[in-house]
Amino acid sequence: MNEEIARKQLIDYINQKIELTPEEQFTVANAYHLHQIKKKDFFLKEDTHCKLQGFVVGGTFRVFYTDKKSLEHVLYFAFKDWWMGDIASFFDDNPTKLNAQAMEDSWILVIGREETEQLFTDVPKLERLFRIITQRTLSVLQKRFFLTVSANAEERYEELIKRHDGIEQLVPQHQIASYLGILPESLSRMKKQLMDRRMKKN
Amino acid sequence: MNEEIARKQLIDYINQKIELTPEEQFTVANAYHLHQIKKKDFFLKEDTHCKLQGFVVGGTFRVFYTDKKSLEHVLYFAFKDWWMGDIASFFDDNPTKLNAQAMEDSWILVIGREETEQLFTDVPKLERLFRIITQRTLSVLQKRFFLTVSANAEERYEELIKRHDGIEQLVPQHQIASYLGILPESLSRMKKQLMDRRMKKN
DNA sequence: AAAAAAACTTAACCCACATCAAGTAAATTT
DNA sequence: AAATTTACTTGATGTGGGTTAAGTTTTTTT
Repeated sequence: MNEEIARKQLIDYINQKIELTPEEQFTVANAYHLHQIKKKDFFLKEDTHCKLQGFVVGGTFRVFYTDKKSLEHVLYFAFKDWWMGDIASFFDDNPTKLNAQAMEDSWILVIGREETEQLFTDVPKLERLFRIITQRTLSVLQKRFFLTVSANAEERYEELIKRHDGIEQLVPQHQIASYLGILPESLSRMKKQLMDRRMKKN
Repeated sequence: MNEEIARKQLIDYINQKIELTPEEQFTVANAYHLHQIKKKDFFLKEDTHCKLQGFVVGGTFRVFYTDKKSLEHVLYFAFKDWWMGDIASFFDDNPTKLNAQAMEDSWILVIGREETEQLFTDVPKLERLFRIITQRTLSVLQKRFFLTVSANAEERYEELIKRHDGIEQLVPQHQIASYLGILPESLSRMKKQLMDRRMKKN
């Protein structure tokens, strides 16, 4: 992976959403810099001021929050072509409460807060793109919130599998439990029950 | 309440966030139309295609979702100077799953989907404003999600009271329960326990 | 390849909140 | 102001998933 290829990937992604002139493409591409994040290293670390936003070029991240009892809660997994970052901390001025840890050696295109503001000034069309991306994200989180409040763990598990088939091959089970908002023990028990029920039916 | 005063209120709100020329202010103001929503009537109704976004000029709304078991879950309460609407349904093309019901006679400035797109074209600065508003909303929802996943009902209740003191005078208790993600019976019992504990201490 | 660490499983017990049921109180409607 | 509806309370009982405490299996490190 090199920076040039990574930037091309970003521009390809953006071209799917809005039209940019070649000059604008150039400006955007050069605002981002490629970072490699080794397995288990962090892109975001809670209580720091790292005001970065990232576009995942390759690899996998888990984005999570640590509560008062030191339990981790996965907000989402980020794969290729996903955006990552803590908006709250990025645009306001408080340290982040989010962690983003690489689950394998990964590459991301990174941009800082100041450069983002400059980029929005240079290429105003991006305001629109990021408005739409944020609205999508908000809409997805709203759905997730309602599912968490109105469905039990089993229903949430089946929804996850349905929506993201193959995730069990990509992500260890205890982190799926964390995403679902239950303990690993509970997910293990639940899967056994599901198996047992399927056995009896056949 | 009349349309002129309502529009002035909207422009005052927008002027706090970004700078608009008098012409732009005029364009924005005239894109919105004043609606009165009588107590118990709906601004958004689930399974309809009403692609409206609203700015609450006066009154109170509860924005909620109905689950498979016909239980209602309050997403938020909207007061004066709040935005309301279902982004997912507004920008994509599916019927909304949200309801927004007036809790007293209320007034909102309303704009449709097409007019919004036109407005963004006429006044591109608004892209930025709405990007920022959406980011704020996302950040608030993220916090709420983590609280729901990591704190018990009592902690969530105390957080709500702390963050929105006086809400118990504005909103009936069973709807606060719905916001907290518990049943009215549970909230009633919880408040009794809190009282009892306070009595013992003194 | 051995040792250590991390991931997963299973089981017994527990608790926060749901469910069900029956009331009282307050607000709306007539 | 009486009737009706809606909101709130209280109690008995149930349960999904948490807690604790063992295991076993897999992966990573040395």
